[in-house]
Amino acid sequence: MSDPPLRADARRNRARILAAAAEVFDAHGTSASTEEVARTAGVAIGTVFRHFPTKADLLTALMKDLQGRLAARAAALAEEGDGTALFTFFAEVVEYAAGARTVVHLLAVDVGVDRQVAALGTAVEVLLARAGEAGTVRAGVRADEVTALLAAACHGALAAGWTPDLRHRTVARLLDGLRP
Amino acid sequence: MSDPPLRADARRNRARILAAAAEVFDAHGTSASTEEVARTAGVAIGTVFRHFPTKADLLTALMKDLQGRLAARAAALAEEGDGTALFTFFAEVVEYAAGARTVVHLLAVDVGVDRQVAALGTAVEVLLARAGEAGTVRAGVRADEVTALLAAACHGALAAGWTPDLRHRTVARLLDGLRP
DNA sequence: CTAAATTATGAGTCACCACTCATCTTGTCA
DNA sequence: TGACAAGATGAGTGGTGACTCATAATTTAG
Repeated sequence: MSDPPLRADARRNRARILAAAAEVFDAHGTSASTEEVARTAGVAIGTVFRHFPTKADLLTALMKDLQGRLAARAAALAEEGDGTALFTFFAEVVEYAAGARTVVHLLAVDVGVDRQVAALGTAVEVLLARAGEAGTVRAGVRADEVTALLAAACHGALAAGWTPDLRHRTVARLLDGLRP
Repeated sequence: MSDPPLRADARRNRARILAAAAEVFDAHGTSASTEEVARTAGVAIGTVFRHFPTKADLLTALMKDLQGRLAARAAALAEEGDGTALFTFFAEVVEYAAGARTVVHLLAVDVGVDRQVAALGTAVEVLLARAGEAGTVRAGVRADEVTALLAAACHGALAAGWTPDLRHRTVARLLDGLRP
């Protein structure tokens, strides 16, 4: 049930590996090799596989972290919340995704979507409800549509090489479709 | 300058390979192996590489074909053209992309984008101009934004597993952002 | 400080894939 | 039809990447 506590060096290495994985996968995509993660972390390849028996396990750990940060940001925005929080969140995520390829991995099917996108979806639902109360969003817009648009924008911004300018204009157009 | 004409069997095999490649890459993405293409075409692997010295060459041939068909469809729609041709084209491409992974490859950076997306971009420009004349599109919308939205929608529809229903609603929202 | 247990190391294994080439087959043309 | 060139074949090559495991190095408890 409870795991024996990690040795000091093991804790340190685990943290290093996660940081390196975020850096490498953000830069080169999730197809980057595990060996490059190990090299970046300053650790032997075996150590990576001791902590994360599978590359997928490593990815999952990263995704959990990322999804937690996104949900927290959404919650914070909902707190301050005038009706524009949804739009702010949307734009921020796309902006972040433009420089971090892991985000689209979170929004894609391959990862354990069920939980992860569900949780992100909840965040979007809350923001959408706030916007609905404030009347800043068109009637009839559903949360899954917003999440879908968010995923599309992130994928597009990364896969096709949008310039910052094009990215901003495109997101603006996209959000226009949600306004009354 | 001019190539000596192909032998009969060579012509037949070339056609089979292209058809098989379209089928395989549409179904499993461009990362599917060349050997599977050969198997599907009923041809030895060496034959594939005789016709297309590189996997990239095979992809390029497919992309040229696809891009030609899309441009032709856009032209046909512009012909009939009331102001809704742009919207029809947009929806059709996304619908097609939902079942054919090669489309997003065409819209992504990796392929020789410069030419290809440029040609697709031209088609979009024409349709956008028609829509502008008819007043069915919001003022200030630029062609590159429409192309970007199209790419985003195609990527999203494929990468995140949108249901047909969600896909239709999402595209509708997206197009709403373009209307006056 | 020492022993036992945990962790780190990195060369090696296995599978996959793009691509090659010596050899065999088939189409073409006189 | 016969002969030659164009094309087809598929086992083989080289390279990469996920993952393993025997051995070495650290940590920690007593």
